[in-house]
Amino acid sequence: MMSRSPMLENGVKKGPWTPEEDQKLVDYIEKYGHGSWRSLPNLAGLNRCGKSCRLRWTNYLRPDIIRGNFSDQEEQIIINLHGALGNKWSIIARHLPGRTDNEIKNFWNTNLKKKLLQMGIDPITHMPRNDPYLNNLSNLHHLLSFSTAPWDNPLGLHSQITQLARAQLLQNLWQLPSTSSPSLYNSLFNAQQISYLQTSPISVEPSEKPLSCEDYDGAMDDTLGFRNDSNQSETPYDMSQSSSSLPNLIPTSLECLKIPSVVEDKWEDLINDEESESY
DNA sequence: AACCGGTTCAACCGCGTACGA
DNA sequence: GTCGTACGCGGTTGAACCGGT
Repeated sequence: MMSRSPMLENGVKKGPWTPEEDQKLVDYIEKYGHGSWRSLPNLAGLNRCGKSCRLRWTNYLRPDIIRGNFSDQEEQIIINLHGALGNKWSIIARHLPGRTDNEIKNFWNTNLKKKLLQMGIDPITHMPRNDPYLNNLSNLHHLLSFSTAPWDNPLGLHSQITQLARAQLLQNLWQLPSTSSPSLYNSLFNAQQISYLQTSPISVEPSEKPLSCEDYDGAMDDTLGFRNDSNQSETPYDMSQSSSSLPNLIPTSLECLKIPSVVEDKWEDLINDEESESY
C-alpha cells in the first residue's frame, strides 16, 4: 500500500486511503448505495471529497473488481479495442468485466505500449513504424515472434496485426542491404525462420508513389506492400536499386490512418451498443 | 548495506458533458 | 438559451517498489 503523506485542503483529506476509511465507505455503500457522491462523505462520516470517494470505490473497493495480472486474452482484447477506439479506456473497460479503466490505462502505459513499440508497431496508430536502420535489427526477433503468433479471434483483428508485423519485418529486412554488410544480410535472409514469408513468389516491382489505403488494405498479404497493378512495369525489381525506391509501409496520408475495414464493420455496433456482449 | 534509476499504480487534476432549474 | 451542479473521463503525478551496481 502506498503511503503518501495525507494532506488537508479546505479541511478535506487527500492522499492514500486508510483501511478505516475504506471500511467506512464500503459499509455505507453496502447499506445505502452511493446515491449522490457529493453528499456521501458527510453521510458516511468521511473527511473526503465525493470525487475521491467515487474513485476509491470504482477503482479499488467495488466487490466485482478483479485484481492480479491480465490474461493473454484480456491483453489481446485491449490491443484490439485500443486499435479501434484509441484511448477510450472507459469503453475498453466495459468489455473487460472486473477491470477498471484506470487499471487498463496503467497496464497499457506500462506494458502493452512498450510491447508494441518493441515489435515495431506504433502504439498510437497501430501501424508499423518506419524505424531507422538501427532499430531494424533489434526489432527482428520481436517481429518474428509476433508475425508467427497463432492469433485467433472472432474479428480477425490479430491477423491484421500479424500481417502488419510481417510487413514491418520484411521492410526491415529489405532495408538491410544498403546499410549493412552483405554477409549479415544474406545470413538473415537465408534464415529458415523467415521461409514462411516466401510462401508464394513475390513480384517485386518499384513503386513510384506511396501506397494508398486500398493498396495497403488489400495487397498486404500477397505482396506485403508492393504495388502490383497493371500500370506497373513487369520487369522484376532490380535488387541493386536503392532501397529508397521502396514504398513506405507507413501510410503517408491522413486518410490512410482510418480504422481497418474489419474493425469498421463492427464499429457502429460497438459504439451504439456498448453494453453488447457481442464482442 | 547503500545508493540509484527505472517501473508501477493509486490517487489527483482539469476538462468536457449531461441535466435540471 | 444560460447558468450551476454533478459526474465521468483521460492525462498526469509521485511515493513505493524493484533490480542492478
